[in-house]
Amino acid sequence: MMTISSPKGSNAERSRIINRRAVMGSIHGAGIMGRAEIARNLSLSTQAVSNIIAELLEDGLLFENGTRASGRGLPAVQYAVNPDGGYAFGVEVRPSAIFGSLLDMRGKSVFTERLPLTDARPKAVIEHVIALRDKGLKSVSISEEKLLGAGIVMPGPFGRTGLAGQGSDLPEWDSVDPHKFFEDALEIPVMVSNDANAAAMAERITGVAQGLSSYAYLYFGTGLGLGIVSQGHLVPGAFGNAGEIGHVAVPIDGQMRSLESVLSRLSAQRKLQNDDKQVLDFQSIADLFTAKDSELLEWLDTASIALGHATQIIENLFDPQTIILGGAMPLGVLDYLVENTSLPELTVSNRSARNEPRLKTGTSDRLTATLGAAALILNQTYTPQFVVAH
Amino acid sequence: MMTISSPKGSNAERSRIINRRAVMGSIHGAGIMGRAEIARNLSLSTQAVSNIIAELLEDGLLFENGTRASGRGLPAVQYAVNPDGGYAFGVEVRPSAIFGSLLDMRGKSVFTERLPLTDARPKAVIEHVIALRDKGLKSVSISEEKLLGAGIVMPGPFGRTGLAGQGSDLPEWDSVDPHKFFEDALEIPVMVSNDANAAAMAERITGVAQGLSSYAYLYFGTGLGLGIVSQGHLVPGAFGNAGEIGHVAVPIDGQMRSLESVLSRLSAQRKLQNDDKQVLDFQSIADLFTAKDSELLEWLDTASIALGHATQIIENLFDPQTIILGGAMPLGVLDYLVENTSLPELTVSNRSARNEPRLKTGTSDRLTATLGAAALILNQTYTPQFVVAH
DNA sequence: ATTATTACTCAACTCACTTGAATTATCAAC
DNA sequence: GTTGATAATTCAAGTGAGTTGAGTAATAAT
Repeated sequence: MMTISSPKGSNAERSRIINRRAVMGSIHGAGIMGRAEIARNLSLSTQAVSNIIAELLEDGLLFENGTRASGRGLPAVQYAVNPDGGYAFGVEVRPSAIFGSLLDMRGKSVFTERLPLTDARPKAVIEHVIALRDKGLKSVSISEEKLLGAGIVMPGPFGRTGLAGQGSDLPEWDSVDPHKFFEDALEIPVMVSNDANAAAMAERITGVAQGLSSYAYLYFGTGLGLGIVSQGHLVPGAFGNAGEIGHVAVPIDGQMRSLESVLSRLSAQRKLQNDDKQVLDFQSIADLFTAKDSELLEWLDTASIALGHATQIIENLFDPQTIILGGAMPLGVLDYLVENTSLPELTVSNRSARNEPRLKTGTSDRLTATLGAAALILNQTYTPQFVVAH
Repeated sequence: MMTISSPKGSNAERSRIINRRAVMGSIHGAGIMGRAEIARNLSLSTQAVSNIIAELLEDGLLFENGTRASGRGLPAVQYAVNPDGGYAFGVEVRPSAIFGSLLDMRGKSVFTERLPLTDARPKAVIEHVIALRDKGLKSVSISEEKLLGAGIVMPGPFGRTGLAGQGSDLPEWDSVDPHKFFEDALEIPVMVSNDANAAAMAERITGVAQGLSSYAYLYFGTGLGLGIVSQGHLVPGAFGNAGEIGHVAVPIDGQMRSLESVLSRLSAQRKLQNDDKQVLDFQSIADLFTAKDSELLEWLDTASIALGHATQIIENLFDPQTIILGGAMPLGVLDYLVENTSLPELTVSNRSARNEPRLKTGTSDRLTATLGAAALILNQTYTPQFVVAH
C-alpha cells in the first residue's frame, strides 16, 4: 500500500526545495539562528541562505527575532520559526472513531477532536475527515491555504498479512491505496503511516527525541508497535509494515509469548479485569497505579521482564541512541517500566560513553498517535529528504 | 566511531554529482539503457541526461552498446557500464589476517588475496593494506587513478560495548577512527563497515538483491550478523553497530540461547568437534554435509529452529522484501536451512502476494565480506544519497 | 581612536538544468 | 513506395539558484 517513490534527479528547483527545508530544519532545531550560522551549518553561501530566508519571511514561515553578538563582528540577525506560519493536520483512523489534530509550525497542538465512527468504509471516513478539518480550521480561524499537509495514521498492517485478523485492522480498506485516496480528497500533501511511526516523529518535532537522529520508539497503543528512525528518517519496511514488534515472541515464565500479550495496554486490561468484568480505560489504569494495585504491580513485573527482552532485540538490531516509551499508557506506568527494567548486558548499547539513557519515557497521551500524524508533515518540512555524502 | 555526516544544502555542483550517480545507477540496474529512458526514469530532461552521459563517456565509465527500437520513432542509442571504467578496493581486516579484493565497475572480482597478520596494530595493518592495493593494481595492470575508493570491513562492534571481549574485536583500534585513518593513508574515499553490511551490499551490486530496495541479509561469519538495507541504504545504527543479531536470545529446547550459539559456523564447528578434537574448516563442513553426517544434520535441525525465530524477529521488525542467507558457510548448508526452516506464521511477511521468497540464499564464500567491502564503494557510485519526495 | 572581526548586501558570474525548435530514424497506414 | 505519426536526439537560448568578490556596517579588542 505504501508507494515507494523512485528517486529523482536534482535540478535548480528541487535544490531550492531541499535547501528551504534544510534552512527551516536548522532553525527549528536550534530555536533561533542567524544567516551566516545557517550557511556554515549547511555548507552553503551566506548569500544563498539570505535569499532563501527572504523567501521564507515572505511566506510567513519565519520572523526576525532580534540580534545576537557572539564575540567581535556585526551581531547576527536571528530568525525563528513563526508558529502561525502553517499548520499540519493529523488524522488517526480507528475502527470505531476518527481523531483529528492541528499542530502549528512549532508542533504545538491547537486543536484536537474525536468523532465516533459507525461506518469505517472509505467514503464515510473521508466525510468525517473533511468535517474534522473544517471544524479545526474554523476553531482557530485559519485559512485552508495554511495547511501544509495531512498525516494519516491507520492501523497496520497494510495489506493482507499473516497478522490479518489479529487486531484492529480495517478490512474495508483492503483494496484502497490510502495515500492516493486521501490526497485526492484533501488536495494537500498526504503521508500515511502507522501509529508507532507517527508517534516516533512527534517526539522528534517537539518531544524527547529532538536532536536525535537514530532512535527507536516503543508505542503503547492497544497493542505494541515500534517506530524506527535511522538518520532522521523512518524505516518503513518494504510494504510499510516495519515495527510490528508486538508479535515477536519472548520467554515469560519459561513459556514463549508474544510481546503484545504481556506488554500492552490490552494485556494490562485483561490482567486487571480478572476480578471485576469491566473494561478499564486509560484513567482507571492510572488510578490503579497511583493506588499501587497489587494486580497491576504483578502485571508490571511481567511487563518489565518482557521489556528487557524487547530492549535486547532492539538494541542489538538497531544500535539506537535511545529507546523511547510512549503512547496511550499512563506516564507513571511507563516511568515505572523504565526504572524497574533490568537492562540486558549483552548488547551493543551497553557502553559506558552514552549521552542518552538506554530507555526513557516520551509523551504519554491517548492522542500521541493523532498528534504524531500531524508531526509526519512537520518533519517533512524540516528534514530534507536527502543526505550529501561527506 | 562512525562519523555521521551532517546534511548539506544543495547547489549546482552537488546536483551534478547526484545526477551522475543516479544515471549510473539506472544503467547499472537495467544493464543497458537509452538516454530518453533514463531521463524519464529520473524526471530529468533528456538534454540534461545527454550532457551527463557525454561526461561519463569521457570519463570512460560508460560505453555505447548499439541501438534499440521499441515501436515507432528513432531507435535509442543504448549505454552500458564499462567494467574497466573504475575499480573498487575492498579490504577485510581480521585479527589474524587481511583480505584484499578488487572489483570492476560491474562488480566482478578481478583480484583477491590474503595476507597473514601477526601484528594487528593500525600501523602494521595499513602497511599490509597498501601492499595489497599495490599488488592488486599491478596484477591487473590498472593505474591508481582508476580506484574509486576503498571499502574497509572490520570486526564490530565499534567502540567499547557490552559485547566487547565476546569475539573477534581488535582492541588495538579502540582509540582510532578507522575512517579517518584509512582515508588519510590511502588518499581515496573510504567507507568503513562491518562484515554483514558489506555482504548485504555485495548482493545488491551483483547478487540476488539486485533490484531490491528493502531487505535483510543474515551473514554467517564466525558468528552471525545482520545487514539491514532500507530503501537502498544501509541502516547503520547510531554508532555503526546495528545488526548484531547474533546476541539475540531465542528458545532452543526450552532454554534461551543466543542465536550465534546455535546458528553460526562456530557453533557448527563446536558441535562437530565433539568426536575428534580438530578444528573444522569451511571445506570440511561442506564435505560432512555432502556425506550427510548425522552430527551435522542434528546441528542443522537446531539451527533451523533458531532461523525460524530469527525470521520472525526480522520480518516483524523490518518487513523486508526478503531475507538473504550468505557468508562463509557452504551453500548446501544454507540451501538446506532455507528449505527446511518452517517459517513463522504470525509475521507481516506472511502474505500471499509476494514477488520474493521469504528466505533465500545469496553468495556463499569465505570472501563474501571482502568482496562486500569493495561493493560498498560501488553502491555509492550507483546510489545517489538522497530521495526527492514524490 | 584604531583595528580586527564578523554579518550582510549588491552585482556579476557560473553551473547545470529546462525549453522549444529543428533534425533524424524508424514503424505503420494507405 | 509514399506519407504520416512517433520517438530520440541535438542545438541554441533561457532560467533558476547557487557562488564569488568587493564593499559597507556594526561590534569587540587593542
